[in-house]
Amino acid sequence: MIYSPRGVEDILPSKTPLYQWVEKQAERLFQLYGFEEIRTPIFEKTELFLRTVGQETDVGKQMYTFKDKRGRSLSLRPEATASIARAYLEHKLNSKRGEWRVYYMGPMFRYERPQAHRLREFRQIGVEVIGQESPWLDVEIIEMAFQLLRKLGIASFDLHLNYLGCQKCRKRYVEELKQYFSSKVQYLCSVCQQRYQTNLLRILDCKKAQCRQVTEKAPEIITYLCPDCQEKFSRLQEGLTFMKIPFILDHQLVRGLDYYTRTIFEITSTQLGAQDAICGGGRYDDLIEELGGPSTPAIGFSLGVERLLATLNNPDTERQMRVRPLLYIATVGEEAKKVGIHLVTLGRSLGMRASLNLYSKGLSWQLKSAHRAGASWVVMVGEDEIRRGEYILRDMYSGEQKQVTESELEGIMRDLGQERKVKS
RNA sequence: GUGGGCGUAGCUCAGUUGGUUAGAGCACUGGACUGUGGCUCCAGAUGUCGGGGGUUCGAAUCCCCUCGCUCACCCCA
Repeated sequence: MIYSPRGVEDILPSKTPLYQWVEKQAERLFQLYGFEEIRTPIFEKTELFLRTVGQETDVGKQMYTFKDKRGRSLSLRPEATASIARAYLEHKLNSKRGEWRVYYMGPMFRYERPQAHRLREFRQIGVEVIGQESPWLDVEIIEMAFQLLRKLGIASFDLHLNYLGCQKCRKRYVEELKQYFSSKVQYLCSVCQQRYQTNLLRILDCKKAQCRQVTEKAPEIITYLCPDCQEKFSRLQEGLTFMKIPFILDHQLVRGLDYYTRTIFEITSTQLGAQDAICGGGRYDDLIEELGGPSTPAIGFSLGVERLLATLNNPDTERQMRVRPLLYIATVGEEAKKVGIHLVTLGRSLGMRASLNLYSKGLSWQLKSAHRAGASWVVMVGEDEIRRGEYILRDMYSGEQKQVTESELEGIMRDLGQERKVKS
C-alpha cells in the first residue's frame, strides 16, 4: 500500500464543493474590482525565487528544489508574486497604459513540518496590482480583502498593519537599528545573532523573551520615514479610517519575504490557534526593478484557502453546492440494462442529471442506492415493463408512482431539464 | 530543525494490578418485506491490536528500536 507523501492531502468529492464555492466567491468579487485571472507555472527557475523571496528568508529555505534532466535547478513555487512579476516583465506589459490587475488561485509548496492548518501543499487565492503607487490603492485592496472575508461569512479577524518605508528611509533605519543592536548582540538568541548579520529586520518579530526585551526599546521605523513615505502612510491610515476598516498598528510586524516595502499587512483569524494568518500582503515597489525592469510600484495579497475553510464554523456543503435533481434508472435483467442505457442517455440529452444502475441487484437494493445518491425520481425497468412498453416512474419524496410510456417519460424529462435551466 | 501526545474493525473510540475466544456505536451484508428506499426489529461478517525485537508460562497491556499521524516551537497562507 502506497500512501500520499507527508504534508499533502486529497480533497475528496465531499470537500471539493467548498473549495469551488470559495473560489467562485473570490472570482466574482475580484471581477467587480477589475481583476482578470492569470495562471503561471507551478515551478520556476530556482533563481527567480532566490532573487525575489530572498535566500535567507524561511520561505527561501523551505523550497522544494530539484534538478531537471539537464541539471537546471527548478523549484515548486512557494508563492505566486515572483512568477507574476516575472510574467509582467517577460510579456512586456508596461504600466504606461495603467495598472495591471490580476488574480490567481492554485497550489503553493513549502517544505515545513506539517501541523494544524499548515501543509506542504496548500492553496492560495491572491491578487496583484502592478503599476500604481497611490496609497488609496492600498485602501482599495485591503477593503477588497475585507469584502471577501465578509462574503465568505468569516466573522472575527484582525488586520495587522505596518509600514516599512522605501529604500531610502529603510536604509537610514537599518543603520540606526544596527547601531542600536551592536551593543546588545550578546543578549539576543542564537538565531537572532545570525540575523544580525543576514536579516536585521527579522529580529524585530522574534518571539523569544530575551529578544523581546531588546527589541522593545529598539527604534521604530515610523520615526525614520522620509517625507514621501510619511505622507503615504498617513493617507493610508486616513483612508482605512474613512472606509471604517479597523486596523491594529503593529510595529513588530515584518513579513517573511524580502521584497516587501512600505505597506505590509496580515489578517489573522481569532479562532484558529497557532497558524492563524489567513491573509498576508503588502507593497513591493522595488521588485520589478530588481528583476531588471523599470521602476514600477506594486501591491498584492494572498489568502490561504485551507485556513479560510478552517474558520468556517459550519461548512454546509449541501447548501453551498446546489446540485441538479437526479433521475435514477433501476433495472432488472440484462435486457432492461439495454433499455436503461438508452433512457439515461435520452435524459441527459434533455438536460437531466441521470444515472443508470448496472449492478445485478434486487429492486430493494437499487432503491436504497437511489435514496443514498439523493435521487428525486426513479424509473424502474424490468421484463414486464419492456413487454408492456410502459415504465414505472417513482417520485422519491412522496413515494407516488405511475406508469409512463417512453414518449411521456421524454416529455417529463424535458420539463424537468428545462425547469432547472430557468432556475439556474 | 526542536519538543509533547497518539497509533485497537471502513469511521469514532472502549479495553490497568499482563490471563482463555479483543469489544461498543455508526457504517456494511442478509432477513422480517421472495419486483419497491427512508423508520423499526432480528441475525451476521469484519481485525497482521502500526511494524520489528525483547521480558514472560502467557503481551493490545511492560521495555527498546522503528515507521506513521498529530499538536506545539520556529515561521507563515
